[in-house]
Amino acid sequence: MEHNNAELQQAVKIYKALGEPTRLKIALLLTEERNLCCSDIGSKLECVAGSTLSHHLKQLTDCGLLKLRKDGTYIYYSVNREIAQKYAPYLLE
Amino acid sequence: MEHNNAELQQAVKIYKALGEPTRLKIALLLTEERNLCCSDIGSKLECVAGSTLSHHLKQLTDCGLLKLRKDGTYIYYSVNREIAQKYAPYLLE
DNA sequence: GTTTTATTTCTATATTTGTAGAAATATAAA
DNA sequence: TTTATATTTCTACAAATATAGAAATAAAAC
Repeated sequence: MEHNNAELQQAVKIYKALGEPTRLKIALLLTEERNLCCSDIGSKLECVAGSTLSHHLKQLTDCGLLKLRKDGTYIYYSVNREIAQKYAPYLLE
Repeated sequence: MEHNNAELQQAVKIYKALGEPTRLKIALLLTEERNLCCSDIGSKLECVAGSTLSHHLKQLTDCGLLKLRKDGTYIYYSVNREIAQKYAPYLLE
């Protein structure tokens, strides 16, 4: 148990982010396919408003699970595989 | 992506269970030390009512993350290490 | 410059959730 | 049988959260 408080808080954030069906699907989608932008994801997961998607992506990014790359108006998301490996290798299966 | 719907639902349950500070602490505690009962856990994590603890333990058990063994009035909990390994090896670090 | 496209922020709302006290259940001890 | 201990269920409530529409921001295309 070398789990200090900061690490523990990050772990909570990560698991909270993954503990919601839409966000878990987003994470799985981005594990299979890198560099999808918000609207790409929106068209793959039907019935999710853009504002909702933005909210979810923020949460997944803030906890460190997703990396992003900006290109003009677009923001391309990918899974941070090191983080996924450590906290949720299930994503990578 | 061989993640069928049932497995995905279990994953959501597991991550939801771990995405809360008290429950994550319980899970970490039970990874270090096996066979603790509800009241043992209660005395290690101060300021948690028995009813609250029961609620958390149910959630951690229902998703498959904890195993239990009944002995009289006591119920001893341990982490299911296979499940932890697959979904959240961070617990085992 | 105007329009289109991509994303975020604001606002509001319905639902879920963490919490604990009280009562209930169950087993053990006296 | 009475008493004590361990845990759960019931009930209630405040706080957190998922959701989406509307407005705002930003960059690209025309």
